[in-house]
Amino acid sequence: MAEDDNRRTPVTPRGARTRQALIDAARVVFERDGYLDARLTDITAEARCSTGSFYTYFTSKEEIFAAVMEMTKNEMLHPGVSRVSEDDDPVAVIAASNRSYFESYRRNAKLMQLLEQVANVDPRVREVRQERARAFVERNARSIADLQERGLVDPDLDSLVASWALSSMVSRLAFSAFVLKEIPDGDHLVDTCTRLWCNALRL
Amino acid sequence: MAEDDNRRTPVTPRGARTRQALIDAARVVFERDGYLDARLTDITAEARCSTGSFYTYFTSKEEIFAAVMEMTKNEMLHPGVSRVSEDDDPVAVIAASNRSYFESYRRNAKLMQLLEQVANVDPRVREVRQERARAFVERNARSIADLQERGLVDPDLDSLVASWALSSMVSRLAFSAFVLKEIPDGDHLVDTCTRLWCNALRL
Amino acid sequence: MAEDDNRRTPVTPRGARTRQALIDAARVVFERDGYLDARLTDITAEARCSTGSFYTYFTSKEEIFAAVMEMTKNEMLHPGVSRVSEDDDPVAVIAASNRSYFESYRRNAKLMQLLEQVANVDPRVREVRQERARAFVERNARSIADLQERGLVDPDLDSLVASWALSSMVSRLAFSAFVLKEIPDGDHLVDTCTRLWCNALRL
Amino acid sequence: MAEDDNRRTPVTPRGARTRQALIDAARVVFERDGYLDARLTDITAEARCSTGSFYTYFTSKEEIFAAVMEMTKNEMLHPGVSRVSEDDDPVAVIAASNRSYFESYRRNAKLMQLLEQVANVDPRVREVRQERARAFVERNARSIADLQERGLVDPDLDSLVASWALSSMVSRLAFSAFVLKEIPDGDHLVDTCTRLWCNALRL
DNA sequence: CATGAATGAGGCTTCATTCAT
DNA sequence: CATGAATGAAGCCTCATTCAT
Repeated sequence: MAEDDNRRTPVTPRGARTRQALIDAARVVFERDGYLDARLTDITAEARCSTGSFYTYFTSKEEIFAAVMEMTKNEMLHPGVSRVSEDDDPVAVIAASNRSYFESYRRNAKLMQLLEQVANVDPRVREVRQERARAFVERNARSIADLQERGLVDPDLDSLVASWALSSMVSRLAFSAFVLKEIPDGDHLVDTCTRLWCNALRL
Repeated sequence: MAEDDNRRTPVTPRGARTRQALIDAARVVFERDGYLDARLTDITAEARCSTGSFYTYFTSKEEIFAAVMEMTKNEMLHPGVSRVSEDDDPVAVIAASNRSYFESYRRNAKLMQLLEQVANVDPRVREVRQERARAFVERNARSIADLQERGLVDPDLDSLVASWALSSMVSRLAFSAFVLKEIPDGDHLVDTCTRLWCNALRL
Repeated sequence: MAEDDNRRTPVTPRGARTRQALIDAARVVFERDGYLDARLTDITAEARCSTGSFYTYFTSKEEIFAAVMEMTKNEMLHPGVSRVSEDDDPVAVIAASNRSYFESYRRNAKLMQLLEQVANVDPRVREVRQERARAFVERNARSIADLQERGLVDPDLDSLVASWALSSMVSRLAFSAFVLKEIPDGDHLVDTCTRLWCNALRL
Repeated sequence: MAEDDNRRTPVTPRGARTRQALIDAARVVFERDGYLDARLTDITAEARCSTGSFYTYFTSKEEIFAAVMEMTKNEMLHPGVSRVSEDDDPVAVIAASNRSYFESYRRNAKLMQLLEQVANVDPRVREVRQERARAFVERNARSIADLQERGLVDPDLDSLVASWALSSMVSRLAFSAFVLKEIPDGDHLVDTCTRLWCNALRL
C-alpha cells in the first residue's frame, strides 16, 4: 500500500479529519451513484470540503476507491469461521462458514456490487478482488484437502478445482440474492447451499 | 424490444449493409477497447462510414451494444444439449451439457466479459443478462425436478435453488477460466465440474 | 418572386401534387413546432415523401416558408374593407376595417405568430412583413388624409405618422390578444380600439 | 428567479469578475451576431476565458441571455416619469413619459431588438418580456383611471384596454423607429404620439 | 421524378486536474 | 492546509444537404 506519490498521509488532526471525511463521502457517493457516475466534485461536496482538498490526499478516483475498500475491509471479513474448531462436525463447520459468508455479504451488498462493478473496469481493483477471491478459495481448498486426508470426502476430487467451483457457487449465489435480488434470501438458501456443498464432496 | 425511437430499420440493401457493418465494427471495437473506452467515432471509423451514419441506425452506444448482443445470441446458444436424448445416462447428459456450455463460453469469452462488464453498468443490459441467466437456470431446474421425479437424485433439494446454485457455479467457473484465466482450462475442469454437479444432487 | 435557382416549377400533375403536399406539410410542421425547431425531415415525413424530394422543389427552409406564406396570402387579406363605400359614416368604415382586421388575425393567429417569429430571424421574411405593414399603413394614411381633406379630423396631425401609430396599435393589440392571449378577445376589444382610433383623430 | 440548478453564484471577487466579464461579453456578442448566431465559444472568447468557465456560471445561452437582460434592466427603466408631479399638466406628464420612453428605447435599441427576437423563440424570455409589458401597461392604466376619476378624460373607456392599446402603440412605434428604422426618428414622432394619446383619451 | 442513405462540419457539454490566493 | 475558480481536451450529437440508385 506504499504510495508511489507524494500525497501526504495527514500529519495534523485536521488533515486526518478531512481525509476521513473524504473517504466517508466517497463511500456514500459511490454507493448512491455507482463508481462511474460519481464525480470528484460530488465527493468533495458531500465531504463539505473544496475541490482542491481532494488532491491533497488522493490522486484519482481509483485511489480513493481503493481507500474506501481498505477502510471497509474489516467489515468484509468473516470472523465466525475461525471460531469453529477442527474437532467439530465438518458439516457444521461448512454450514457456519457459509452462514457467516452470506451474512457478511448481506450487510455489505452495496459495497460488493461496487467491487464487482469496478473490478470489471479497473485492472487494479480487479487485482484486489481476485486476491480476495484467491485467499477465500485457497482456504477452502485446504479445508477440502484436510477432509480428504481424514477420509471424509471424495478423494478423487481435485481439491483446488473443487474449491474454485464451490466457492464460486457460494459467492455468485450471494451476489444473485443480495445484489441482484433474483433469489429470495433466507435460511433455506444457506441450507440448500450447504447441503449442495457437502453432497458435492460426498461428505 | 420495441424501439422508443424512430431510428429507421433500413429498407434498402445498402442500408442493411451499413447497419451490419456498424454492428460488426462495434463488436471489434468493444472487444478491443472495452465498452467504456469505445468511442462512437472508433466504431464508425472501423465501419468506414461517417459519424452521422451511426445515428441513422442507433441512438447510443448502449443501443448498438444491445444489437451486437442480439446478433451474437445464436453463437451463445448451446446446441449440443438437445442432441442428448432423455434415455441416455443422466450423468452423460449433464456432462454433455457442461462441456457444451464451456466450449461456447470459451469461444465467446471476450463477449461474455463484455456482457458482464456492461451488465454491471447499464441496467438495460443487466436485464438482458439476467433474462439469459434465468432461462438457463430454469432449464436446469426442470431437468433436476425431472430426475427427482424419476427417483434418481436427492428429493429433499429445492430444485430451483439447487439449479441457481449449480448454474452459478458453472457460469462463474467459466468466467474465471476463460475471462480471468485464473483457473487452467481443460478436460479436467469440465470433468470436475460435472462430478461436483452430480455429487451435489446425489445422482 | 422570380427564382434565382433552377428548381423547376412542376410540370407534371404528380410533381404539382408533391409540391403542394410539401407546402401543406410545412405549414402543419411550422405551426406545430415553430420555424426554428422545424426540421426538413419533419416536413418531408409529414408530406409522406422522401428527403430528396424536398430539394426538387425548394432550396431551403426559408424558401418553403416563403411558399407557405404566399399560399396563405389570400387568407390574410381583409376583404371586408373594400366593401364599405366612401359615402358611409367614417366611424363605421373604421369600425368595419378594424373588425375585419381582428377577425382575420384571429383566424390566422398561428401564422401571424410564425411571421413575427421568422421576421425577427430572417431578413428576407422581415422584408415581406414590412412590405405588408407598409401597405396597410399607407392605405390607412390615405384614408386619414382623405378625412382631413374633408375637414372631419384633426388637420394638424401628420397623416402618415398617425397612420403608423394607429396601425401599430391595432396590429399589436391583435398580436397580444390572439397570439399571446394577454388580452381577452371580444367585441369590447374591437369597440375600444375603434373608439380610441376615432378619438385620436378627433373624428 | 430561483435557479433549478447548482451553478454557483461566485463567492470570490475573482469569480464575480469572470461572471461579469461573461455577461458583458454576451451582450457584445448578442448585439453583434444576434441571439441565434451567437455561439458560446464566441462569448467565452470575447470574455477571454475558457469554454468551461461558461458552465461554471451558466447552463445555457438562454440563461446568460436572461442575465444580460437582468443586468441591463436598470438601463431600460424610464427614470424621468417619477419626476413629474401629479400637480402638473396631465398632457405634460404624458409627453414627458413618452419622451422618456422613446429616449430609453433609442439608447437600447439593439437590446430591445434582441428581446423581441428571443421572446418569439424562447418561452422563458417571452415571459420576461410580457411581465415588463404588463408592468408598463398597468402603470399607464392606473394613470388613465386616475384621470377618469378627476373627470379629465373620456369616462366610457375601459382604462385597462385603453392602456393596452396606447402602450402597444408607443412601444411598437419605438420598435419601428429605432429597430426597423421604418419611421424617421425625431421630436415630431414623439409629439404626434403624445397628441394621439391625449386625443384618444379625449383629454 | 422519387427515394432514402451518407455525409461531416460545427456546436455543445463535461469533468478531472491545476493553480493562484 | 484549504479554497474554489479556471482550464481545455475530448467526445457527443444534429441536421441541412448531396447523391447514387
